[in-house]
Amino acid sequence: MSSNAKSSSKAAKTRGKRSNSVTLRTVADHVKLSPATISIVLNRSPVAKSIPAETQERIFKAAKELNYRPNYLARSLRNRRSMSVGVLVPEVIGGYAVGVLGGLEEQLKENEYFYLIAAHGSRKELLKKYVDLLVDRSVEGFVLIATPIEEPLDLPTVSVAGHLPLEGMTNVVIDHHGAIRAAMAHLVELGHRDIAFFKGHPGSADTEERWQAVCQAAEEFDITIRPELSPQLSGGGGQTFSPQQGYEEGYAFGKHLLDAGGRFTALMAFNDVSAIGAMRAFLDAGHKIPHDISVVGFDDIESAAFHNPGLTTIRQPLADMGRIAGRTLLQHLAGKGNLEPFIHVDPELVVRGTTAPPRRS
Amino acid sequence: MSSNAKSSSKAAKTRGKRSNSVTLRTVADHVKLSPATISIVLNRSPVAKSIPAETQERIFKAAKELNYRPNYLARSLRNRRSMSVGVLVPEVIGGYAVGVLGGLEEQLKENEYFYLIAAHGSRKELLKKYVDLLVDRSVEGFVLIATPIEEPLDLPTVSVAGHLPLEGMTNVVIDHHGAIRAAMAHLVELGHRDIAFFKGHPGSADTEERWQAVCQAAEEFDITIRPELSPQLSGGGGQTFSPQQGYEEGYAFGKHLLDAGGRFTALMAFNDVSAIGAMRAFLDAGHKIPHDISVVGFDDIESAAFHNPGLTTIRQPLADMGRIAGRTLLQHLAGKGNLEPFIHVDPELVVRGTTAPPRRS
DNA sequence: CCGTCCTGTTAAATCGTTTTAGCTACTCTC
DNA sequence: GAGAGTAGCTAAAACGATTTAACAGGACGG
Repeated sequence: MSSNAKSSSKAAKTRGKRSNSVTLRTVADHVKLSPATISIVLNRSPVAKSIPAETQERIFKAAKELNYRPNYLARSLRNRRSMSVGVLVPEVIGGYAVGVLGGLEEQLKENEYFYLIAAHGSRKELLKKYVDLLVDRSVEGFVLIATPIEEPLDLPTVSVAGHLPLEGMTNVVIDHHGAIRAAMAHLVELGHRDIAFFKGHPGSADTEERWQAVCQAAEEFDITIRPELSPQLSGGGGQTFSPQQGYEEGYAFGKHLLDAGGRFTALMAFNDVSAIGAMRAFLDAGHKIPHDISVVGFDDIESAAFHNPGLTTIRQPLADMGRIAGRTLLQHLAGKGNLEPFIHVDPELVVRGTTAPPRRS
Repeated sequence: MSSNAKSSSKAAKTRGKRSNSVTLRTVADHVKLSPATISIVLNRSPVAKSIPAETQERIFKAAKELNYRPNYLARSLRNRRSMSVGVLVPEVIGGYAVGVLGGLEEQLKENEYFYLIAAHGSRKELLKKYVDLLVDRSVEGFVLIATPIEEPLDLPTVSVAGHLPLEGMTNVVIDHHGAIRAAMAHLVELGHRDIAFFKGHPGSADTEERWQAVCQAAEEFDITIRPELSPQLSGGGGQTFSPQQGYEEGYAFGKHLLDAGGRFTALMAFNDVSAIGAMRAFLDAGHKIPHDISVVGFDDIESAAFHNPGLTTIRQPLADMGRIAGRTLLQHLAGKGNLEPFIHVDPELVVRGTTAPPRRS
């Protein structure tokens, strides 16, 4: 153990020149065969079947002894496979993208793929530029996270959340209808009839679909949607929009709801961040949550469970969505699997402390 | 506009074969010169000075017209520069790493570098494996985020936060002493004398240094540190430790402080997550924050400002730290700048709603 | 004994760049 | 008019892998 550590630390010191420089040639010379043979054997190419097992053994052993590691660049150049995909996100920070990245990374890693990530800050010209940069880097495909584009890219693409479906790419989407239905059922079951809503910001495709889901569920449960209790978030109007601003907008709109004077016993927010902002407004105005007003969020961000009280919300399985995006893209790349335009994942209602029966009036 | 869109959408359909396949050769043939000349001119190599301006013009124009884009793999193979660095993080999720990534990305992008990221889940054998994998990918250097390693890697390395300094690499660290001093000065100024502390989990190097800072500041301000009011977080004991568990541990220790019965009017937590957990415990027990107990966190995570009340905390400039890490690593790679073992960044006390003068008893 | 078919292996082309050494055709210089 | 110098360009060798066509040598059938 200690001798091991020593030797490897010595190796580290020896590094002087950067290159390990054990090439295919090195191995070939070592076993007195040609690089071609080595390559064939090491890659288990079908041609290798005519090479006697004993020789193959020798080759594998030599490769291991010399610690041969194929040069990624050379191999990719020749094979025209970079084993990498590009990921486009609005911002690296912000919870949503990161949740997806976790799952994506896991999935890609299993298949020896890596990803290159570029944050475009929702600016069109940057987005275009980064697409080109990534294509130049020979990525084999793209994963878009909450990134709307206008026309298909020239490479296989899987899009996760937040933009209009486009032909030629797979879209991973959640079942907004099911989610909203479950949340509304929960509220109705508790006895709520007067519900306020935050509608999402324009530009995100989730907004439209989720709002339709709200309308449909409302009809189903015979709930009246009152416009004065259903403001639409602005989301910064396409500009870079930090989570902080999201909280603040929720706060402002929460206040607004109270001031409007309409009677409501529950709020279904577009997302957790606006829900949390609104909660602050309600609390500041002296209302008790959940007894005076129940609140339901959407997303289940990390801190959702630890606000006071814990936020009842609809969990988006972000990591799963990332995993699915990864898997699907890899399938495209492998030529397997026909490109479905949509893949649905199931959200889940997580009931915590912000929902309760309304106070009898 | 519309014709533009049309033509490019046509291009997308034409893609049949993956390759754009405008190579150096293509350009060379087009202007009836050799690839060598094109390369020299396009790269503004010093040798190009003997090539007449008029010819150079022709070449540049042809390259633009044909939309020539150099093949990254071929170029990197030849130049032995991959223009990428490896990033090692415990988990992609969790706020801390992501904050740093944002700044890092920005800095690298400016220099046409990308990064490959690998999450090792704090498992040693995985860490080792991913280092190898990234080296195989020809990364030119490493950025470690909150990732302790035992001996220097064979490539230039910059480490951000959370591990023991190691010779041969640059460590980006915050000034714990200044930060803690400022926070404690704030509390003392408000009138607090009885302060509880959460000590960080063992294993993180931040723990030791921050604790020393606490001791030193306490001495300076003549504050007594009472062991029964200074529990040490466990942090999952080196296992994967989700933020959720962090909150819960804070909650448990908050309760514990109350039960212990020692008198204290303020808590300085090791980080925001544990602070928020403790706040919940205090609130649940009927205490008012900040009037009964003041709370100071550390980190300034995204949601810190929007808890109720907003958390007073010490902001780590994570994005800056990422930027610095990126810049420093690139300097190493360019051979400029001598490798300093430490770079200090300044944390900043952010006063919000969880600190106030103690209630007169 | 000749053609055919294996078996085991390799030379050489290829991927698309960059770089070095050198070539041609001038112009100067003495 | 020979030698030197320059301007303008290119051939060819890298970089390190993969793959295809082919070759040597033996077996075997007719």
